[in-house]
Amino acid sequence: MATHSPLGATVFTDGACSGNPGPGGWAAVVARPEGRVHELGGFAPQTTNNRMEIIAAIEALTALGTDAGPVLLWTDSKYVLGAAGGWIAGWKRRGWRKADGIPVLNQDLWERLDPLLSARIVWRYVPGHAGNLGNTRADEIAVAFSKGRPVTLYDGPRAAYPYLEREPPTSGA
Amino acid sequence: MATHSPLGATVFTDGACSGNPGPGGWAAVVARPEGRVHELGGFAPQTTNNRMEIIAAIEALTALGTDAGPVLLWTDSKYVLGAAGGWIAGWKRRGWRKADGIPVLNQDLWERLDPLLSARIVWRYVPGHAGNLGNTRADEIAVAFSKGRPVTLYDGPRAAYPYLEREPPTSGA
RNA sequence: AGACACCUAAUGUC
DNA sequence: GACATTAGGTGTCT
Repeated sequence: MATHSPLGATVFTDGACSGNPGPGGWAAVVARPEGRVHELGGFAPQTTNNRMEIIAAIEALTALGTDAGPVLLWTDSKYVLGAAGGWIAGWKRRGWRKADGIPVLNQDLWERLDPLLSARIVWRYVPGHAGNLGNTRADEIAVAFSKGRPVTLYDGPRAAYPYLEREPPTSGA
Repeated sequence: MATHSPLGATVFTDGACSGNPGPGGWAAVVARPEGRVHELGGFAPQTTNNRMEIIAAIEALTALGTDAGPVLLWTDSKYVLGAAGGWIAGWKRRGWRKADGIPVLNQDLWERLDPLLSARIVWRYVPGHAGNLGNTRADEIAVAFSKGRPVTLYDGPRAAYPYLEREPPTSGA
């Protein structure tokens, strides 16, 4: 299965956090079906790795817009994947409590992600640090933001973008 | 209150189970009043965490012998603690049924533990994974057995044994 | 409803 | 080698 769907958008997201908790960064590589790619990123002075992973997904989907076509979103966070894949629905049913009755963490972010969810988004796992180009590039941007290092965010034609040619090594659940 | 009684034996027991149910291990650190310490451990290919916790206590008390002096037995299992502390007596009275009438589980093990019980044994709770040395060492041995990893079981003088000097951080019910 | 224990998985770091 | 961020579950009793 290809890294991107020719009829929809392809997205790679990642989060980073020096120290965890500590200063964090998030990143998204967004390839639109019209043939343009742009990279997004951001910083938070005090956060957690998981919050950065969630924000990366929120920002990517927000940038694409709710009325966009199909989206193939790759992340290495089983936390985000599980939430999007059904946990959020269960948490809402239980009043934002986990299975053990303790309140879910990061509810504020899940309530921002929830209205962005839809069947047109296909959520896919990509293993971190396994050589996948899109994930590696997103990691690079997120880490740069988390450390206050400069990064140049690409915004241009897909034909000239070097991080979307290969497939992820695996695509487990 | 000290981790050991100078006039009796001190024991730390623990159980582990990869997967739960799955392959399990049990362990006991037995410090005899004569000044020797020996470590015990064992494996079961398919079991539960609670069965391993019970077996650890059975094996420790069996090794000490029924005619030994006072025993201070530390465990992190409220299940074992409750059973030894009176549940077994109630179950026997009710024909090995719980309060709701459903048969008690692990009856085979409780019937092995029952004849080892006596007033000379003081059962004490030690919280798991809270830094207590004896509990941590028992955990290490039990996990090693459960995963088939090699462990060297100590058998020697107490003066040279490094896992019995400090007190448990708490000793609630 | 409560309690203790045993895990499973991914990521982020040091 | 260690720890933190987060979720899912089973084993068992009161």
